[in-house]
Amino acid sequence: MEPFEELTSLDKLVHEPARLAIMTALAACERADFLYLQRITGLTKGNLSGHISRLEKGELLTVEKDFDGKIPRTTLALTEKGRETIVAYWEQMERLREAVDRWRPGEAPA
Amino acid sequence: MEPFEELTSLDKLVHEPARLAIMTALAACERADFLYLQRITGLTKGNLSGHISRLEKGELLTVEKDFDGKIPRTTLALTEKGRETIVAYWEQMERLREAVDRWRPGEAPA
DNA sequence: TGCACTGGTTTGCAACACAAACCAGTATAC
DNA sequence: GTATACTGGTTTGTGTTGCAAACCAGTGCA
Repeated sequence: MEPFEELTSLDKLVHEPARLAIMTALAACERADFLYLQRITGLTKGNLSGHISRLEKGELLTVEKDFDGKIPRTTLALTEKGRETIVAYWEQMERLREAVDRWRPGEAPA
Repeated sequence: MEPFEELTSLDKLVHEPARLAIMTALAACERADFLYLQRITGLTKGNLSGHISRLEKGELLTVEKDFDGKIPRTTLALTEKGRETIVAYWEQMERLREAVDRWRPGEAPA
């Protein structure tokens, strides 16, 4: 498959910028709470909440709600599948970048 | 700015997989006709046409319609701005990948 | 005079990203 | 004790988007 065709078929669940930021941050943090994640990604609460729901539905992360004394706290962490997915994503991007650099037209381009 | 915040603010016009493929292919080809581009990206005609329109509106590529004998042909090429944009995009991704690898939490993450 | 092919564009629709509005609970002020 | 404001999120509304199917104009050929 041409590298360009692989680009068009990137996993959109992970590729979307906000979710890419969330997944990547969680890969670096192991676990993080909702508000910390909001700070480092710069997303609004509503936006972050929505993306978390989508990632949870895709089984890429888990949501754990508990209390720190009396204040509620939501802690996020990648699932095993989530970790594999985000690692694979970055490896794929790196691989594609190199493949594209090496690529030469196979048939008359114009 | 945290690298994650930079991820959330990626330029969506370029980041979208189909357009990323188109731009990246054109960066490698200099110029290409519509159908060649369709083959190497695997996009449907309608889809490709739509994305080309958006990129043209964003002044990232030019559309040139001429005839090869009697058959019409549409030739695409990046503008100077387009070339700078796609090169910058891949550099930014590479830079972010490295930044994320080096990143350590600044405040209590959870 | 049909029929199929080339080279695309337009249309219609479901999915999505986003922020504003909302909500429940807690601490603080008066 | 009762407003007020903050914390920690979720739900709702809406404009935008990605996508493929349908469409269209011109050409070859039988």
